Amino acid sequence: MAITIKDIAKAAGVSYSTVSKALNDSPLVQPKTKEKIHQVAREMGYEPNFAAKQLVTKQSKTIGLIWPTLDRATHSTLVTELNTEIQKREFSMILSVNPVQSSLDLFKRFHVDGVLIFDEENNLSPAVTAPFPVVSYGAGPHNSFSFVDLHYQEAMFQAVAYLKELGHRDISFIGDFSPINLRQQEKYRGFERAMQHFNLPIHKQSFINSAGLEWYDGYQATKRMLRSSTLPSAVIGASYDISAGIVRALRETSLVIPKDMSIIGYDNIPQMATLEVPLTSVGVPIQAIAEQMTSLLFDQLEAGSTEQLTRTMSSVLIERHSCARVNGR
Amino acid sequence: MAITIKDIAKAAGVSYSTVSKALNDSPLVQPKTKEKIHQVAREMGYEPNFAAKQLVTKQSKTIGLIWPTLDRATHSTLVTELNTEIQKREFSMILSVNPVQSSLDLFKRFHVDGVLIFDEENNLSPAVTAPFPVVSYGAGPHNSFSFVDLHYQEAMFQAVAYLKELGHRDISFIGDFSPINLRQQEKYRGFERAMQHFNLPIHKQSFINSAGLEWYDGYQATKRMLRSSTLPSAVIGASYDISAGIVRALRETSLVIPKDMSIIGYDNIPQMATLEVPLTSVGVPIQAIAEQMTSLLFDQLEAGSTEQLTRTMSSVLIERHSCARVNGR
DNA sequence: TATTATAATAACAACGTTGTTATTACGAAA
DNA sequence: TTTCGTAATAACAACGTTGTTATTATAATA
Repeated sequence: MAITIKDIAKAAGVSYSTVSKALNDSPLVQPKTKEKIHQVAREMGYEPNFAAKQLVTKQSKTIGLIWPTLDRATHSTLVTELNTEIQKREFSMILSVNPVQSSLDLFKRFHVDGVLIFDEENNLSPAVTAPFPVVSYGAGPHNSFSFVDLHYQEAMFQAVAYLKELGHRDISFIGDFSPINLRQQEKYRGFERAMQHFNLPIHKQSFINSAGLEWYDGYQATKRMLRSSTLPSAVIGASYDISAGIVRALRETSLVIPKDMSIIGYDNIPQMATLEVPLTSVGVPIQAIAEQMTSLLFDQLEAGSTEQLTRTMSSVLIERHSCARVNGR
Repeated sequence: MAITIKDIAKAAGVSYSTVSKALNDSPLVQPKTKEKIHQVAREMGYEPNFAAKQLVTKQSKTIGLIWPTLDRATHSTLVTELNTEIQKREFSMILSVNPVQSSLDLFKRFHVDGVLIFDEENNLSPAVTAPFPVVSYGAGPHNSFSFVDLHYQEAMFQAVAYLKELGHRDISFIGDFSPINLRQQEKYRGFERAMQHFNLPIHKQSFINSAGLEWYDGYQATKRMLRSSTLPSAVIGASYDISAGIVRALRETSLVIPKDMSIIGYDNIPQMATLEVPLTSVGVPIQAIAEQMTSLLFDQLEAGSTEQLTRTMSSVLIERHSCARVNGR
């Protein structure tokens, strides 16, 4: 049987309510007594009973994470980061890999304090509600939950501006044009608008549909592009995985990055630096996203509010070694 | 405020202890009353309070999963499968991506009922113990926990036997020879022994060290192999990711699989079928591993035992389209 | 010195369950 | 008709906390 506050009370010669207060660092108990109780608790190896605590405080100290698709590299990193953030706050994380709606039901049963969603498709009905704050991230207010706005368009502006600065005019965007994925659409539109804004030429070759988010999709799209007669001097990959595929395809055709072609990838995750060619990238750093999502959620928890909030995050451009001035360095 | 059994009791005109018994399907309450109580509970949208239940039963209905490395494809699949198994049993899963020891400490605080580990490195001190059953999987009894023995050697026997049957004699094994990874070592030894057993030639080219488990490691190892003058007629990839790299490297050199070279991959996960070439594979199917791990854990839970148990699982060979009879179609 | 304010601690109810014990009602046996 | 056994239900303690209220000891005030 585990040690309880009553055992500590007996050992320390005080009442158990005093122990409770002492361990919660209440000002209602004398510093001396407090210290002694802490001492005894430590010696006895006391571990608080979460169930009891939860029963009376109605806080489960648990955050649910909904993660319907397990396979994107960005996501693995984000999960790890979120887990770190959550543990920093002495909460724990419970994971569901089921569809959003059923995950929400599950989490309701578990009385989680809050929920983090990342759902690539964002195909939630706006009617979905939950008895706890929910934070997601991505492209826009697609539902009633709070979210961290990643401002994909801004990232694309950054990328295009940077490439133009280096003298590039013919730039292609390689990404997934799926109509159900809002995030990908935003990247597309951001690229399109940036090209217009900077007065750069747009033609069919400017947009290359990978029709998927796996590295192989990017690989094949690039291969297809390379078969055409006129080639851009730079490409933008819409995600880490797609960019990995682009790099692969380029190298196979013995095009040297960045001499023969520059490339910028979306997604600021550490893995960008460990690709075959360290990739210059744009996007909100994944760790910052994790921090922002978590702090938004905990702010709502503290405020006891379920209203929808938005926090916008700025994209950053990190220079590595995949871009060069046009016509030789 | 949520509905409790007391609310139901009032509404149904019985005592709350009767409600508790009725909802737990106790034989101590009349079928008629039982039915009425269930009815009322349903109407009122009753959700049991886990904290209260846990407080009295000392069961958290939660399984901890330790998953220190988030990036291997096999692992993502296994997590999903395990999650499914656990939910089938009305338990929930809590995830830790921290090192084993600190995860165990975390789970102790949370009073989980049991723990599932998958730790590629298996570098646990044998002294590590836990107050709940722990199940891991892999190569052997490297610590005091129960585990599901995957019999890697048998899988390699299967692969070699199958290739020999097809007329192959020169077979290479491409895998990670890291001395700290027991599983990889078992695959290596299994291959070596199988080759000896079937009287097939062994030379330096038979063992190719990918020095890593990423697809790119397999890719580079294969490239290296392809530079040598004599080539095997078949290769065995030690994991899904490595095999993906092998396929990639082979295709780049315009070697046709399986006409020019046969390949068998270890790991029986669905993704094997969706590689560029659907791969014939050996290994215990991932879903079976998940089932076995879960059922072993729950058996121990029910028996209330923490003693170390082992369950051995047999590898299966799944034919797809990456192997051909030697010399010809 | 007697009274009052205050600081420290103790006592206890409450949270929502489960499981054990007590009470009731009713039919069977004396 | 009275007593007994039994089936059904009610009552209640317990789980380990927190937070509110009650009690004590001590110091400050009249």
